[in-house]
Amino acid sequence: MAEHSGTGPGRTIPARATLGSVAARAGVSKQTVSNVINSPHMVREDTAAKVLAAIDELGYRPHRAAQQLRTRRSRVFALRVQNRFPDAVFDRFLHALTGAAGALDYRIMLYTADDDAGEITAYDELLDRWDIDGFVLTGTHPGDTRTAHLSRVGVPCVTFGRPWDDSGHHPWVDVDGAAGTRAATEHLVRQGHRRIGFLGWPDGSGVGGDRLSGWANAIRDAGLDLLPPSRAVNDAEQGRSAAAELIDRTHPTAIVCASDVLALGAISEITARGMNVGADVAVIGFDDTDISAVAGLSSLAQPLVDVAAHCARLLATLVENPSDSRPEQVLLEPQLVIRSSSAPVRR
Amino acid sequence: MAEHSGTGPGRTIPARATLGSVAARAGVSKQTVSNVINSPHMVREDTAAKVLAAIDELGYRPHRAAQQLRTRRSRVFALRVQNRFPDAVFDRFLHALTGAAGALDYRIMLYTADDDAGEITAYDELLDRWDIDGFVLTGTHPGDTRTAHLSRVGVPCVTFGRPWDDSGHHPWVDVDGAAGTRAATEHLVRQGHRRIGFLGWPDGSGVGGDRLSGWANAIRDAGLDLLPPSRAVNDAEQGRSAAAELIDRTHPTAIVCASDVLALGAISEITARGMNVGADVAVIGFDDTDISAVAGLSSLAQPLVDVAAHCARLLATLVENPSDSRPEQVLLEPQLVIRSSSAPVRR
DNA sequence: CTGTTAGCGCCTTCAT
DNA sequence: ATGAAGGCGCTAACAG
Repeated sequence: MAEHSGTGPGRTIPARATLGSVAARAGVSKQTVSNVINSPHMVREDTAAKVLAAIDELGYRPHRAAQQLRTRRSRVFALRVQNRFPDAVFDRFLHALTGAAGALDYRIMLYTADDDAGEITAYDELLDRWDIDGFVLTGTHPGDTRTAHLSRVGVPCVTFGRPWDDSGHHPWVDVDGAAGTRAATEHLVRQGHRRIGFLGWPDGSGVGGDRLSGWANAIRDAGLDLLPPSRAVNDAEQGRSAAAELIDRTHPTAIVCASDVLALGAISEITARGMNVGADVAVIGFDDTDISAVAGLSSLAQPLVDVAAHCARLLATLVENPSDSRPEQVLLEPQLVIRSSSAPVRR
Repeated sequence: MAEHSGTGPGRTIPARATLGSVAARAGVSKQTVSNVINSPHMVREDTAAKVLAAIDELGYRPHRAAQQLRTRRSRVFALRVQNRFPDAVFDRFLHALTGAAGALDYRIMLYTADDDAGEITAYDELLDRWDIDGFVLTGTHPGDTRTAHLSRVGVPCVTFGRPWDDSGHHPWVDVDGAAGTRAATEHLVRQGHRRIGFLGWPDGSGVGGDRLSGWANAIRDAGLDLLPPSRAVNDAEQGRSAAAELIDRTHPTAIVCASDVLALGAISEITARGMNVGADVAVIGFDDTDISAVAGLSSLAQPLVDVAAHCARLLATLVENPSDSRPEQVLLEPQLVIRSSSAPVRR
């Protein structure tokens, strides 16, 4: 633990470099060093060079806590972790977000909450004690009060997910589920399918309605029969029952599903009936999770790296330009990944 | 943004409470307030009561950056996010860890790195600028240099995963993979199986060898034939080929797998041969991921909540008692979750 | 363009 | 048991 900066034997472990030590080394004042870092335009070139050299030699890095104490900015974004993120894409998003934020020199701090109310309580502590600069919110849903609360206290936030009721004006990034199911449906039409069903979630989830609508509109545009969809909660067993019901009722040759889990339920049912997935009944899932790779399931991949990059960028912009124009909103298209479950219709 | 603490109309929004404002309110000095919080034993009861009342009325919370600037402690643990955590249990671990750390008043901050070298570079910045109190490391592997580095700089760390070569003495928490595959094997033996194969990963992963050994020892203890195992990288297609090879070569009635993904590959192969999973060939996976729930796959659930709680506890202990006795090491048993893929042997 | 002064909120040291 | 002074490292405001 002992540090020494002298010229004793062995390697010299530099004591912590501070603004002051850099200033002394460069023969200028602390303020000038600070200016070189924070307002480089207002310092003469030769002075800057001297200072930068000193910074380099000493391996100086500004101390966050000191900066934060002075500026009330932490360069930290907070993100809630849930035990089960909708669509099981959380870990990939998290990785991308940490990277994207890091590229802008922000860090991600995590918190947990049991529900929206608990989350709002958490904000207070996070803001009061940690000076969190902004929040990345996921899992937006109808009746969501979180963004309204944050906007009331004047704290920047961005949501991964559209606001499903027009609660205020904050920037958001989302994946266009409708475009995804439309692409899936059009792909199936091109494969020769004419009876294309939809296996979705119960009403009221926003995301579910979005994904359903893309299928429905594509069916209408193609002039096909709009087979009444079947619905189940996001569980393979429930999905299997719902698929059974859908098949009995509408005899589809292809099924577009709201999620990979539901799709796997459909696959189980199709297989159990002695039919061939792909050849007899095509299936397309959503989210391109491990499940789809493993099951040969065609699916829609969310562009999570881009989502994360936009989230970080929008939030950083908001933090750094508090009175920026109107909030930007980004809608990205998922990409159809074709596997064996969506073969051409059997002739 | 404007705050006022007067008694004007409307709700009073308290300006930020500080040690000073609490002291004024309670009619004591700042130092006494600090003592009430940090050294309650050395302050008279009535004084403490007064101060606590003031803290409560003002909603005072110590400001982390100020504490940190003074104490060089951040109350933050850092954790690396990888895009693919081994065994796809990362998000559940993360949630549990955030909660467990929060209960001890620590927060989790994330960082990324491309490899071990990049991670070690990241340490420097994290320590220098953020005063990170400790690191939770995952994905330990043979030849891991990270813990040695941290121990050299004297920074507390705990690993989720054993050190696979005896690199130093740090606390760790791990799940006993051998106990898991042993439990799976013994369960199959009780079901009447006599030819129980193993589908594992290629050599050299530590975790893979651990899981294999539990199966092998259980087989020996039961006096059964030790069918030479088959191996594949953690991919369903590879797993399927390896399962085919295993079945052709050893004709097992049950297969213990190193992961759910491999198990799903085995299931595909069994199904494709027109055999029944469970009745003809039983299969047991590892990790109890979404895949197993969806596929009716018996599997071994890792006690991630306990793992996380121990990680947080060990790290906090290390931070708060720098010269504690020898590092504690915790090995937890996974729990066998029985589903339809491990039915009794067909008579 | 550069230097000086002051203070963010807290805790450590010393005095009372 | 309580209070006063000082400083952690940095930057805002002003002076030169």
